[in-house]
Amino acid sequence: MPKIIKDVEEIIKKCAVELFIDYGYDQVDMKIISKKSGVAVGTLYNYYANKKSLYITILEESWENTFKKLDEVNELNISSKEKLQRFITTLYEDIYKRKGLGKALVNNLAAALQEDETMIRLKNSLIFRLETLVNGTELLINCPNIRTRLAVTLLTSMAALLELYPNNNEDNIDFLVQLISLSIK
Amino acid sequence: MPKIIKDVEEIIKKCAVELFIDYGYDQVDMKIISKKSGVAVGTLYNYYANKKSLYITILEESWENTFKKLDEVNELNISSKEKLQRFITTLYEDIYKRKGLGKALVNNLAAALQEDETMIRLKNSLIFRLETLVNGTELLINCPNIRTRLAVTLLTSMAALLELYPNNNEDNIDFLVQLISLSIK
Amino acid sequence: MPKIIKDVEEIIKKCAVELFIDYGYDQVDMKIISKKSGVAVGTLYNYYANKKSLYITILEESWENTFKKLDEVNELNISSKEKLQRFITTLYEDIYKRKGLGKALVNNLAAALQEDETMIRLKNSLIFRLETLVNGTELLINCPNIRTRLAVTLLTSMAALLELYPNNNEDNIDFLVQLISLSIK
Amino acid sequence: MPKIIKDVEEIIKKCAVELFIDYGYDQVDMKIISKKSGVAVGTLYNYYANKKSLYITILEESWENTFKKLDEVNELNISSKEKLQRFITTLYEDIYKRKGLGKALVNNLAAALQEDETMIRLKNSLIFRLETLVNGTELLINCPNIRTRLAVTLLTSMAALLELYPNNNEDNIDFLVQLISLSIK
DNA sequence: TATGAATGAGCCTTCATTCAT
DNA sequence: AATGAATGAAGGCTCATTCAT
Repeated sequence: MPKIIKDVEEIIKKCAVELFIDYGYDQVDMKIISKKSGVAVGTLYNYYANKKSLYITILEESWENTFKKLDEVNELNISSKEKLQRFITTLYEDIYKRKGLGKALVNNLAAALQEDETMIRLKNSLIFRLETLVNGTELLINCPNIRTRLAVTLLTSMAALLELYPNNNEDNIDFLVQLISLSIK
Repeated sequence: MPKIIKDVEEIIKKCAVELFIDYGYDQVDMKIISKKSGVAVGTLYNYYANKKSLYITILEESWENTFKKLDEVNELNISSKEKLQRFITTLYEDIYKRKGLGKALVNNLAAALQEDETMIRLKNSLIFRLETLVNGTELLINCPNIRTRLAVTLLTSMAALLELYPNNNEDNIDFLVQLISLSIK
Repeated sequence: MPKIIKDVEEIIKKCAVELFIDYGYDQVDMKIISKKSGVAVGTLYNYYANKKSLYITILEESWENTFKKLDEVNELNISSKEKLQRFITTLYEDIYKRKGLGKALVNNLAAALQEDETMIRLKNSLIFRLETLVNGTELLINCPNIRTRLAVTLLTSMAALLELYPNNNEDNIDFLVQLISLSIK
Repeated sequence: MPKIIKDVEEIIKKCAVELFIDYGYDQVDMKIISKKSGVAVGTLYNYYANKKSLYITILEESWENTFKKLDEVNELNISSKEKLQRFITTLYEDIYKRKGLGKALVNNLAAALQEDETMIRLKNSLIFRLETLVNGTELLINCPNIRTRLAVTLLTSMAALLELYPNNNEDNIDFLVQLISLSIK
């Protein structure tokens, strides 16, 4: 029998995020989301056309939020060195919080999500922001599309370090900053 | 009717590798492997406890093979600069050939395989070899476990570039060599 | 917020009829009826116990309307030959207009509706009127319940021809008139 | 745990036929077929791609069988009057046995099956045979496609009478034979 | 030892119906 | 009286694994 739930959509998202973060797209089924959120399965489909759409929505919101933060950092009137530091820290922390959800974008985890338009757009959007980080600088690596390559390196490396040394955030960030710095004159 | 098959195990592996390379763990089912190999589904289970085990075995052999090549490069009596070049090229080419199978180790693709002991051991083994690459050198990045971190960066970056610019192998390799070189005094 | 709707029942029926005509019982769901009519789903249930009941009501009214027309034709003071022609034309046109709704009665389309009392009553009512068409005539077929059998033949044949040659209404009617005429002395 | 079943396909078909005959396409689900046949759901899908395919196969076999009988009658060296009698009787009896399955073809019952290629082919095939019944005769009804129209009339009328007077097979057949006879010079 | 049919839990999704507001 | 979000049973289909032959 129907009960009135406040902020269902928020509850669904909150629970689904946690599950997707912990277990990844494939391991999470709609029934578990329903159970965890206390919302009937059918209700999930009142808010999202299907499982994929729910996931993508969550992923999108999550990253758009990060993008906003990154853009704010980018517009700060600080030295480029400090900007680098802040930028990487901001990105790192958000990916850290999002675990699987963060990795899903950086690597291409679930087959069902590959080639999804929003995924691709998000990824490009992220790389674009990472590129701006080294825009206007002179680079010491000589190679076509060097800024994109550097951006991708930063990104994937970050995701990997996060997994490798999940308790050494500071060292991880430090490493990344130095790595990028080395390639800038 | 049972037929006697020579080198069943080899046949299974050969076919399964190709399938896993092309489609990834989740997209390949035991029936397809059976069909492609001409070996009955039940027979697959005579040689491998389950799908995961089959996959892991393949992954292992595939990487052990790469390890051997890398070790050979490592023992060559050449300049460290050239060694770096050869090492990265060798690794790159093997990951390139193995597509999904290569990425599976670098990133943690299939959820079902995460936390698998062999996966972890393999990954560590790979990182270990990458570490040797910069062993004996003085590094310009100051950070604990710097060699491991660099190794991981090289590895994940390689996998990402392979996907981003699948037709620019030379540029990709070039970039990676320069990137690592920059961090060495 | 509740809104006061005039003639809610009429609106519901009007919209539901159109939908049932176009898509048939199974293909129409309560949500679509709600959307098309601008009446909330819950409100539908204030007027009709369930989907089936809504459908049956519509079917009933629709056919009662046809019955009235047929009765009018029947009471006309015209030659029995012309009456036959008018009768068949009237029935044909109404079934034609109602598409799925018409066929639903003639054949037993939706499984959910079979053995429904009203359906059966309506069908009998329809057959009864068709029987009157040949009442008072002498028939050339010798068989028990011949008038009922002839009525049923006329009816189902009509529905079938309507589907087989949807653009040859005249020919269809012509055929049916001749068919029945042949069995009358 | 798998058990060895003999003639699974036959068992499946036999059970499915009975269910489809009694309850129709929509009312029968794969689980019920599984239960009735003692065959696991998954096994059903080893033999038929999906529910529709199972149904169509059954329908097809069932009707092809009838077609064979009808063709045999057609080739008999008997008077056309007797042929008519035998033909109608044969068809009637087969539809009688098949109840819902027979009607499914004559009328277009399940929405999911409409526009199915095999269904259409079968129906045309049936009508074609019915047309041959009056081929070579001179007809008293003047109308385009008269033979097809007559065939359809015979068919639908038969299905309807079968339902109306399920216990008066002889009378039903008698009626149909007379009906068709009347339209032949 | 090889076979492959049989298994059935599990997944996504639909939709008639209910009821708190 | 009107609302429409919430409900959850039900249905089609998949696929790793088992085991009688």
